[in-house]
Formats: sequence, C-alpha cells, structure tokens
Amino acid sequence: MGRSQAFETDHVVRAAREVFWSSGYESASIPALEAATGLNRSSIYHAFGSKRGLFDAAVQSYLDEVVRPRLRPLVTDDVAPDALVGYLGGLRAALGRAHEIQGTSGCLLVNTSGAPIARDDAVRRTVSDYRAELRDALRRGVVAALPDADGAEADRLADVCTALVISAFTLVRVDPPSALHCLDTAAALLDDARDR
Amino acid sequence: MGRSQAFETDHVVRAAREVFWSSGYESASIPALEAATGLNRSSIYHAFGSKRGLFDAAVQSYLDEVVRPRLRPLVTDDVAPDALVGYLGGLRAALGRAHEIQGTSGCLLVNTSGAPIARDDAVRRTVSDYRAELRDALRRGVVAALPDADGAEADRLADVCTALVISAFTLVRVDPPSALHCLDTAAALLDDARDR
DNA sequence: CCACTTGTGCAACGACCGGTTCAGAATAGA
DNA sequence: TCTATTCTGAACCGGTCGTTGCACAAGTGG
Repeated sequence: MGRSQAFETDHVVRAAREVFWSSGYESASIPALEAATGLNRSSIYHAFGSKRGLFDAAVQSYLDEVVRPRLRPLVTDDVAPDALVGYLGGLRAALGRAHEIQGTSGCLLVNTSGAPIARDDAVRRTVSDYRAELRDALRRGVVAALPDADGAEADRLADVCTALVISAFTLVRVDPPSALHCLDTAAALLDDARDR
Repeated sequence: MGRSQAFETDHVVRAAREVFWSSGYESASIPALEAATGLNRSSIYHAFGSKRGLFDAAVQSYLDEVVRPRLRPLVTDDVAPDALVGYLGGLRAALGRAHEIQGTSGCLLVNTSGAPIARDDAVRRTVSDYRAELRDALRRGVVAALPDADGAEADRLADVCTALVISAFTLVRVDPPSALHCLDTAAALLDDARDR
C-alpha cells in the first residue's frame, strides 16, 4: 500500500550519471542533479539517501549499462578471434563521437580516479575492480585472437592494451587525436603479434 | 621604492601547487590556499590576479620543478642507454612513496585532465603539450636503449611506454600495485625488445 | 469508503565557498 | 618626510552543500 513512485528509477539514475560523468562528483551540484533528473531535492534524498548514494547508483548503472555491454563479447564462453579488435573499434567510434558531443566524454571511473572522492576507500575499490575486470576481458580477447600465444605473452599484451585503453580515456578530453592513436596502437600491436 | 614583497613567490607557488595537486582545481578552496601559502586572500589576488592565475603559475612550477627535472636525462645531447630504465625506476620509487605520503599523488596534469577545468582550451593545450613532451622524451630514451631499432619500432615503443606511464599516474591513487605494475611492464618491454 | 502509507513540493537551515573589492595600515626607498 | 608600493582585515553578492521539516497529494489494502 502507499503511494507509488512517480519516476522511473532507471531514468533518474541515468540522468544523474550523465551529470556526474561530465562534471565529476564534487562539481555536480544538487540543482544540476535536480534539473537533470526532474526530481525534487527531497525526492532525491528520499530515494537515494544522499548525494553520495545517488553517485553510487550512477556508478553501478555505468558499469551495468555502459562498461559491461561493451565488454560482453569478450567474456562469453567462446570469444571470437576478432572480438578484441571489435571492442577497440567500438571504443574508437564512441570516443570519436564523444568529441563532438562534449560532456560525457572519457570514462566516468577514470575521471573519478583523479578526483578528491577517490580518497574514499569504497570508491577506490570500485575503480580498482573495474580495472581488473577490464584487464581480464582484454586478456580473454588476446587469447582468442592469438591462440598460439603462451600465458606470459597474453598477460603482457593484456597489460599493455589495458594501459592504452585507460590512457585513451584519460586523453580524450584534452587531446582526442592522441586518444584515438592509443586505441590504434593497441590494434596494431595485436596485428604484429599475430604476424609473428 | 614602496614596500617590498614579504613572501618568496616560489615558495608560495610551490605551496599552492601541493594544494591543487591533492585537491584538484575546483576543490582547492581559497581558504585552503591561504593556509598553505601563508598569504592573505587579497595578497593572492594582488600577486596572481585570480585563483586561475595562481593555478597557472602552479602548473608551470610543476612542469619546471617536477616533470622536467625527471625527464632531463632523456633530453640531453647524448642520452645514456639506461636512461629510460632509470626514469622508470625513479618514477616507480616516487609513486611508491606517494602511496605513503597521501595527498600529492599521481600527476597534477593527469588528474586535471578528467576535471571540469579541462574544458578550458588553454588547460587542454597545456596537458596535451605535456603529453607530447613526455612522449618525445621517452622516445629518445627508447632510441638510446635500442640503437638498432628502426623508427617505426621506436615510435611504437614510445607510444606504449607513454600509455603505461599515464596509466600508472591514473591508477596510483586507487590501486598503487597496478600502477607500479604498469611501470614494470614498460621496463620489461624494453628488455624484450633488446633481446630480440 | 476511508485510514494508512508513501511520495512530492516548497521552503528553509547553517555553514561554507568563489571571486572580488575596498579602505586603511605598514614599510621601503628617494 | 613623503610617496609609492605592499600587506591586512573585512566585507560584498550570489551561490552551493547537505540536510531536514512539514504540509499536501496520491495511491493501496482492508
């Protein structure tokens, strides 16, 4: 019983996500979150407890709706040989688009890692887990692309690809061409390794 | 004639640099800058014109006193073969220390690149130039370490090392072991390339 | 139909910040 | 001494944070 919620929680969280993504946690003002979500101040607090609660929900939504869908082809039971190249290409297109549509560019979590909120242990763990998840997925892609590679070589390639992807996220806001070049480098490395 | 400045500009800028480094531009409050520099609000405005002016001075100081000294061995006339390895080792030690001494960890400019102030064109250019300077220096180190490598190979290694270094800066705040692993990977890549 | 539960809107709170400006005190050299 | 420069303390306006209180609207189960 009782009145039912008038808003779609998912929509609200998505809208808040955009704000956090483009402004960062600290600079995301409550009025901005109100405007983006269409919710009133007190409804936000009622539903999420605090600004931080809304942020946590936004991060989860980012992982579930942005990060993981993109990684899915890399974590299925049998990964296609060209899955990693596909991932890099998709990311390239996304970063290229983000250049035009300014605002939500780069990666919410990479942006967060340099912000003051990254001092919070829970946030640190979230970002660190995200990196691990990314690296594991990329490693699976490497193994699928290079079935003859040994474990150490796959590890190394996965590490390098992860760094290139993270760098691309870091750079896309200040120097988009360099960011894209990072992704191209990753693809080229894969090619080289296949040839050899 | 007239009263003379009672503070050492360099000291003040260094103190402000620490604040911006650990809090980011947006979250560095004027009171915090006052406390760190020992200057009065109005003295800051008198000397630097604005919060932004102080930030710009802090960034210059960061480049001149933190970044470039570390890169110097890589940009001399004849670079030692082990200069790049030395750079990576030095950085490793610095990032390890930064883990204990929390606050100024990572890289001021990498942290800045994900913050709202990175929307400013001048800031974007500064960060982008910094990346280029870093890459050029690393490339010189690669060439010195691998005199037999051709240009394309040096380019590729320089790109990858740059990404690994930037990733290390990004990660050190949230996951120091992974950050150090990035630097180790760069050193290992260099070793591999030498053997081959 | 009505009581009860829950969501919503509006307003306000105290404390802080940004970014700046101003008048006035202090200090140096001519 | 006087003049130029600097330093200091205080104040300004408009804004934000993060939260809470309260009255009202709107559904739900009995």
